[in-house]
Amino acid sequence: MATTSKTERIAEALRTEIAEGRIPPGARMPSEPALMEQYSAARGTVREAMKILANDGLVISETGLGWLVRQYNPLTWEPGVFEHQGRRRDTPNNGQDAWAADVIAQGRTPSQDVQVALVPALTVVAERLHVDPETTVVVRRRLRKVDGTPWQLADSYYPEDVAAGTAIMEPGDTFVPGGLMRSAGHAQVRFRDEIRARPPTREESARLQLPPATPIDQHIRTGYNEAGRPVRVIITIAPGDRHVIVYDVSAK
Amino acid sequence: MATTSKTERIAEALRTEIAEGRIPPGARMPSEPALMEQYSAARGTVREAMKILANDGLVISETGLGWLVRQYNPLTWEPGVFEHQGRRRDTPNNGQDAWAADVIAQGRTPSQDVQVALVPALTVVAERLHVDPETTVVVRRRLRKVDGTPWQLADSYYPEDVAAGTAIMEPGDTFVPGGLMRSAGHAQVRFRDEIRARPPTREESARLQLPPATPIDQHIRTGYNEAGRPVRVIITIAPGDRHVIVYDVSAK
DNA sequence: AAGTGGTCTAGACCACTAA
DNA sequence: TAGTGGTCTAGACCACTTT
Repeated sequence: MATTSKTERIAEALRTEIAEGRIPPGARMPSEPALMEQYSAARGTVREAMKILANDGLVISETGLGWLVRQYNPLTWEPGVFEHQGRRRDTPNNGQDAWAADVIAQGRTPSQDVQVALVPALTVVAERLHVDPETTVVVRRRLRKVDGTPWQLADSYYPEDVAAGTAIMEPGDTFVPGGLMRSAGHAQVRFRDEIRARPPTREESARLQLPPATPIDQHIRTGYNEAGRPVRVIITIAPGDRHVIVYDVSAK
Repeated sequence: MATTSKTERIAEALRTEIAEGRIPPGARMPSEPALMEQYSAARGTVREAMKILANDGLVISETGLGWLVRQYNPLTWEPGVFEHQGRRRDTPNNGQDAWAADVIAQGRTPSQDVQVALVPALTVVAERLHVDPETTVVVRRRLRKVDGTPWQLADSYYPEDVAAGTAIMEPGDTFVPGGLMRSAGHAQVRFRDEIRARPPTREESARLQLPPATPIDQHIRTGYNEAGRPVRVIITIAPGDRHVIVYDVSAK
């Protein structure tokens, strides 16, 4: 027998209403007092049910307004190799990087804040760059926005000797034709990408202004030069409600 | 000023204890009555704080036992093209498919339940196979397990004419050297992979026995034959607490 | 001003796990 | 049997949004 608590029954009934489109995306759910009346339940029980739906990503609450049915409009993001050659297959890029060109091609407006810093390497970075933990590395932190709203975090980590004295160290939204790495004499010939879904940390949630219960994809790209040395690690935090990550793989 | 409700303050204090290792993975959190005493809070408030931690994937409750600090042991999953040629780079495969060989290489024991059915195409499948919605397609549903515990769902969809009369239609854990598709005369030369993080549906959560607040990666692979026709769509549900998806990308 | 959700308290009864 | 979390109730005060 399935566990059918009153909470579960209320959640299930509302889930059905949403799934069958009787309460369309963007619309308001019945108010809590209305649901208490309808299901003869205490307020805590009704709220419990709403929180289940919120955790399933179906609804979100706006204080003073009510519970709203969530809607999703993810953009595609194709982390192909072209991005790291400073160009892109189909679209010309006039002073933007590959990500920005990609967003423009989908009819949206990109922007990004860039900060550069010297920091001790975290374990996850140190392992991939083959340096000791706590070794000083250069990080370029980017907060990327689409139409003015936060979209993804992309932090690039470089060994100090790779970045020193190059355009990598310049803050702001630098664009270097041919690519930052190529201009620094460290063209990458191979990448290893690792992707994992997890809940966001508090900080990620705040910086990306995520609604509650929005999972993120952590995308880690390690780039290697001709000599097989790892010269860059990019950690991208891509919220699931605004990203579809795409790979085009050829068997040739 | 940050919103510092009592609930948030309790959650933050406990989060710190976990982060700094004072309560190690697998260990029990203080009991609810103990926390009520420590923070002079009602039980509801303490439970609210614990649910925040649970949604962040930090703790999980076991009835009658207490709240435990969660731990993660993800396996890597590399959806390379070799898998679809019925072979794999480094490992020999003696009667197993690429996924099973991959798991064995990581020192674990794979198994899978396979079911074959004829079903009307869902929108997501119909769009990618270039058929009308509701057209009948063949689906091979696989529940893959590692060491006996559910690991991922992998459902493969084929146009009826592609699958008819081939080994694809055989239920059970069929292994065909050279690959099911190749043997059916539909070798794939290109793949398009789409990845998106989202909360699991009720059904996915149940089939995979997921702890609460475990996000999943939905991995959709569309395979094309030499003529450019889509001949297979695989939808894989990969729980974030047990998967790292890996791509090896060459710039050559 | 009226209606919405956010937070907090106090108490009750239940099912499950352990000793 | 004692201790744990799971569920449910009833009531209170607050901040925020809309009319």
